[in-house]
Amino acid sequence: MKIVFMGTPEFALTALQKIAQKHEIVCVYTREPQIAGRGNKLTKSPVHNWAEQQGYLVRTPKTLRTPEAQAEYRALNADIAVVAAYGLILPLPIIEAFPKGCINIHGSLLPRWRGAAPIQRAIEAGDDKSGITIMNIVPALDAGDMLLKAEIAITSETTGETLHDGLAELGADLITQALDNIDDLQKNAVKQDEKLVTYAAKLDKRESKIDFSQSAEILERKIRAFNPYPAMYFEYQGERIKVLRAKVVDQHGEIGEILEGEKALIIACKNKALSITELQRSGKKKMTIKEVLNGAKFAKITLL
RNA sequence: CGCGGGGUGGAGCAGCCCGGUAGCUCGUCAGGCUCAUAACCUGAAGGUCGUUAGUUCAAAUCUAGCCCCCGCAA
Repeated sequence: MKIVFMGTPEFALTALQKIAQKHEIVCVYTREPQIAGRGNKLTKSPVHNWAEQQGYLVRTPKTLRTPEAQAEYRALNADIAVVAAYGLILPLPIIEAFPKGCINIHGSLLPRWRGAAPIQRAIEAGDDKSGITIMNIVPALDAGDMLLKAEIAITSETTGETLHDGLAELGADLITQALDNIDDLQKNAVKQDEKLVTYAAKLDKRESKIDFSQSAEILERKIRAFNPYPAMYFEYQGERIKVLRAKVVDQHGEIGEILEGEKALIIACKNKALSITELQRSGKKKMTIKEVLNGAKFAKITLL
């Protein structure tokens, strides 16, 4: 099939690479290069870099609302469009441009976790499973009919990173399956049960500061969900320390109090306490707590 | 030229400001103690101190350039 692919981050790239093995990619749409990173350099998206290297036609329009952009899009005469974490709103003329429609790879088991950050929110909420849903794009946010679904388990070891990577692989598999059977799947498309809808709010850096007045269990999940990005952190003597992994331990103290700072790093929360097992100090790489404590100890102060 | 931290035996750090014997916590190896151990004791191996040039009698330490890693902001 002739496919237009629309996506931007790593998650989308995994799918694109898999699709490209079996189908003709007539054009890749991705977000325009952004000022980003150290040195504020103009940076192309992962999808952009790879697509360009493969010699695909790449387009980075600022918007798809203009008649020109839509005409240019329609002129590609593709069979179908595949969208994965693209980052632009698709107006109706775009959605309806090609005969087999416009389908999306979404990182949750819809209707649960519509929206921007389904992967992290599932872990944060304590869900025991996540997954991929292939669905039709409609003008409303992640509300289209569902074509195909697959689950993946969330365990006590699952982090935002591992789930993201797992879902990227799963999504790539599922989208190729969907493309193979697109006509049948469209006939049997399933509506989402509106009663079960939840929304995955965008990640906000302000929520990544650890609030020790929350319960240790909730914080432990947030730590896992936000690892590696945006990463939960606390301030210790003016330094920002990211917490990448922790476990709940049955110890108690004043909220934010460092109960142990030499043989382990244990900080009291609302109910129990968190034993930090992996962290990253500013300017340093990720380290296990053992590595950190080989070179430094924590004073038994109380964190805010 | 966005702001900032860092590169020292396998790991994490100190030493650098006030140049002159390479230190600490761990790991590894050997031996000892112990019913036993991630515990304890003894000993050992292992480092051209990121790189290049300069200053100096002498540079991990001072000066200049380069390479690499990371945090913040976007």
